[in-house]
Amino acid sequence: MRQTFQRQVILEELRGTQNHPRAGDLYQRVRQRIPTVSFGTVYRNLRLLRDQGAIQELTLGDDASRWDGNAHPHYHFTCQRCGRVLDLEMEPAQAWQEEVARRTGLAITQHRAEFYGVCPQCR
Amino acid sequence: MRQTFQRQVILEELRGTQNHPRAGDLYQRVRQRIPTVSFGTVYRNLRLLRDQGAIQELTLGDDASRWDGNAHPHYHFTCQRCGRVLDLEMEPAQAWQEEVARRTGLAITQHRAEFYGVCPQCR
DNA sequence: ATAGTTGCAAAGCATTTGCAACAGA
DNA sequence: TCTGTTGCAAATGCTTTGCAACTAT
Repeated sequence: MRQTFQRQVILEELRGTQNHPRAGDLYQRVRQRIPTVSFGTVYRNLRLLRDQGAIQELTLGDDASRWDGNAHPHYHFTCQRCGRVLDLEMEPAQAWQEEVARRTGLAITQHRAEFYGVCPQCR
Repeated sequence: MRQTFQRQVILEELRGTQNHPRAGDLYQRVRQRIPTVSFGTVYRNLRLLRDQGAIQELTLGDDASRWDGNAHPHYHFTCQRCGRVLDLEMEPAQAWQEEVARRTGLAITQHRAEFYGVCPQCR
């Protein structure tokens, strides 16, 4: 994967926010630094970086995907009031996954969990 | 909510399959019984039934949403080989949710979990 | 030099919507 | 009757893609 200025800026902007932005949000941010950047470039690079395992894509049932600069597996919390998405500071429950595998008899290699409620700012 | 033939057939077809179909799949099925049914009607009814709590929508990161005629909260398993989605026969881990809430300090009211691996048919 | 990347615009797709005709209650 | 619903087609909105001009290596 060639190192381009656009790619570098996209990754920096994604890593520099906690907001789990959508591709469109990120496009706006990147455009402040590279006014001629295109949607295509943003989308292509997000997909590439995701496929490389450098970032992760969140599909939370909204319209559009959200993106997370932290590739380390972790859970998320979505505020049902403001829509904010927070990272949970805890390791994924590996033991629980194994228990579920045992109880269902399925060959489970990974899992995802999302939590919902009202965030501290909205309470 | 008025009871219409279209609505009834859509619900029956969804409840009559274990395949967690996409809206388009369901449209095809319904069309075999009501040849003049439209996409709009299928989409509108799926949304309505979901909002009423009669069915649930699954957003598993694919392109399109999948639909589940079983509104009772339950986990899902996605086969990474064939894409099949299976219902897990176990109650959601309420105790675990409470533990996560305690550990993160967040007001969590519900959670979702999805498991991934290779299904029995593909192994 | 040359294969990967960009910007642009057009295309793709799933989903939504405006509207007039229709049909449950 | 009268408001909710349908079929149709057009419109949305996010995401992808073809292509010629670049550019990192």
